[in-house]
Amino acid sequence: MAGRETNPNFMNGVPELLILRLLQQEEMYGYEIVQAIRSRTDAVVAVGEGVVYPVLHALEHDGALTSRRKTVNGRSRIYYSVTPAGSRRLSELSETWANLASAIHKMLTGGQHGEAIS
Amino acid sequence: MAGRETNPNFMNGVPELLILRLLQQEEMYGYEIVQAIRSRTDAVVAVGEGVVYPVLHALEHDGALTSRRKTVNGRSRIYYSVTPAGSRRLSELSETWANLASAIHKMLTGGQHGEAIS
DNA sequence: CCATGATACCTCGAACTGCAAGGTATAGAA
DNA sequence: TTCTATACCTTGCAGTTCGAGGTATCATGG
Repeated sequence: MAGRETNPNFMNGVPELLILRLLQQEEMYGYEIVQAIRSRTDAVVAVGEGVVYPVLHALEHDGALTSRRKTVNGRSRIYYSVTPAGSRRLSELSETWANLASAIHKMLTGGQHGEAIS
Repeated sequence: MAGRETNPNFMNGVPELLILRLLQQEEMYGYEIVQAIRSRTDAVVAVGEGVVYPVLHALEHDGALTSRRKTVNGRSRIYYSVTPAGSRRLSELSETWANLASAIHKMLTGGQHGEAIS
């Protein structure tokens, strides 16, 4: 929340959005997230570990996520969950994305200028 | 130009896409494009001149656009039109965008994991 | 006649994101 | 024991976009 409002770039934050969305449905760990995004989008979106881990850390630092260690099969994993603040963040990002996608879609499919819907 | 297939940032190229789309519908000049994008998207997307002019020059350099000077009301304008190559480029970018938007939409609205559509 | 604002072009440096590539470490299979 | 998969992490690079600035013309108003 306090964090950063530095960036008016309209296209960014998609990895963050997808990660929050996944974690809201289900507690997950970094390595798993990388594969989940790849598989659920049929590799249309493929964010690597170099993207996911920094995002997880930043989100946790901002209080949008909490983590807990868990050892499974002798493997140490860090599971992340969405906090209420993270849930709000997800809502904001979702809406921003929806607006953007809608605006672009209109431009790509719409007619000349302000179409008269008669 | 022909070579691609690297794994470039999956989110970029939207200004290029919108510019090509506008120009395919209608010959336009830079300053006009800036305002057209802003007004047709209700300012959801607002690319500045610092984005538009370099993109126009790059596209022309790549053979995707042609330009012609025209003086209107004593004002010199540079009108751009889409070439066949530019038209192909637009098709590619459109499809890429459609795939991306669709994949993200599924992730945002879909249920847990890969549900079988029986 | 000059100041201001809109039009119309342009470029540069900064900022940001996302990516590939590398590094560590454990577990299980070959 | 070596290789692959799992699981974590950081760093430097590359490519985009943004903001701020610069030039010049035209119309309007004081």
